[in-house]
Formats: sequence, structure tokens, C-alpha cells
Amino acid sequence: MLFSSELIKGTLKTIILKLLSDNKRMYGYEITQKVKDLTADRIQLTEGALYPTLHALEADGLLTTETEYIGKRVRKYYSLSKEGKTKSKEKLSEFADFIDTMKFLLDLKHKSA
Amino acid sequence: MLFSSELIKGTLKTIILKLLSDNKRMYGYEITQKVKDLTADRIQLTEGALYPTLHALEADGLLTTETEYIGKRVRKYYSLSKEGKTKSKEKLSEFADFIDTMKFLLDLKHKSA
DNA sequence: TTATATACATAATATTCTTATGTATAATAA
DNA sequence: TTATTATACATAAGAATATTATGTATATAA
Repeated sequence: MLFSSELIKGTLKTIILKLLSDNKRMYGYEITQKVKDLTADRIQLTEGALYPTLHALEADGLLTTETEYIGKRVRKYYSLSKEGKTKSKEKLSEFADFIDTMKFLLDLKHKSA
Repeated sequence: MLFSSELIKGTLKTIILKLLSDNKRMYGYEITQKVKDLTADRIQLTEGALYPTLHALEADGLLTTETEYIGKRVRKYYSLSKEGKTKSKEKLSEFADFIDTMKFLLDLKHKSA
């Protein structure tokens, strides 16, 4: 069972920043596989969403890149910049707060007066 | 502190369906106020997002409406249809699952090999 | 009497996603 | 050996959904 993509919207940057804060450096394809593995195939990042987002994070100065060749195949490694590390913490803390807020909003009974 | 709108994206339908499953009937403005109250002003639904979404849910057969006049001012009450009730449960259960998945994905350390 | 709150709606724009397409190498299965 | 799948990048067209701005109108509070 795959999550409806609707739900995942808006979480991509947070996911990327978190994985990079744990792993020092990762390349795009690796990120898609890691997320697939860790979520038992329930979140599958598409390339059309991932790559433009990586580029945007880099353009914002949050990520730095190193290109390497594995045989003849190119691989582009991303790492958090100093600002990226700060941003990663902010995003994670905001997301944790958001989850708490949503849990409260959605779990409890709030009958109107 | 307001949540970045990015995070809230994709949760609007779930929020609406949940509030209506607790409250039998609500009107648009009331929904915005309820969400504002319950989240201590951290989630503020905008009219430009809310009304089109209500219309879409109605067009999908998930909501029914009754229009009433309070003095001379119109008020449009929304209620869950039978399919809406089913959908509401589905959405909430999916969201709960999603939260668990995201918690796992974001809380733990997953260093690559 | 002026600003704010209530109450709806929609249009232009922006953002961000899906889907499709393109290129190319490496590994595995038929 | 050849076709398929996996690896690995990228971008463009289109869809979905949000923001921001605008419009209309009544009711209430400063």
C-alpha cells in the first residue's frame, strides 16, 4: 500500500535534509532507495520531484555537491552546508511540532457548542 | 509561530473530513475558526484554499450542503454524506499511518553502509 | 462612522507534484 | 548474446493545490 501522494506533499525537503544530516553525503538515486527501504515501499520518491528539489536546495545554499565517476557513470553526491545543517534541525523540529498539532487536531473529539 | 504552509499542503481535505465527522455540520468560516482555535493560531486556513476544496468535496459526493440565513447573511452548512463518512475514516487511518511512517523515517539514525 | 469580524466566492499567479521523455552505463536473465 | 532491469542523471508538459488579491455584502465594536 502506497500513501496517497497528496499526504507526502510538502515533506520532501524535510526528508532530504534529515537523510543528509544522518549520512554526511548521499546521491539522488541513493535517497530514493533509502526512503523506499525505510518505509517498506510506502513512500516512493519520483525523479521528477527529487532532482528539481535537490537543485533548489543547492541553489538556496543548503547543499553542496561533489561529482564522482563510478566507472563511466556519473554520480552527484550532496552534503549539507553549514546553513543546511541549521535548516535541517529547524525543519525537523517544525515537523515534530506539526505532527503533534495534527495529532491533537485529528485524534480528539471537538464537538462544537 | 505559524507552520510553513509547505507542511500543511495536502492535509486540508483530511482536516475538513475529520472536523465534519465530529460535528455533524459546519460552515466554511466556522471551520477556519475551529482550526485556528484548536491549533493556537498555528494553522490558519485561507479562504482561497478552503472554499474550492469544499466545493470539490461536494462535487465528489462526499459532502452535502444546506444553506441558511442568519439575519440577511447567508451561511452554507456542510455535512458528510454516507460516502463522506467512509472516506473520512479512510483518510484518518491513512494519516495516522503516514505519521508513524514519517516518525520512523525522521526520528531514527539510518547511517548508510 | 470607521474599522473589524462574519461569510461567501472566484481569478491570477505560484508552487510543487506526476507523468513522460531523454540520455547513457552496468548487470542480470532469457 | 541479447533483451530486460537496474543504476543515474536531467528536464519539460501538464495537473493539482495552494497563496494572494479582489469582489460582494451584512453585522458589530471602537
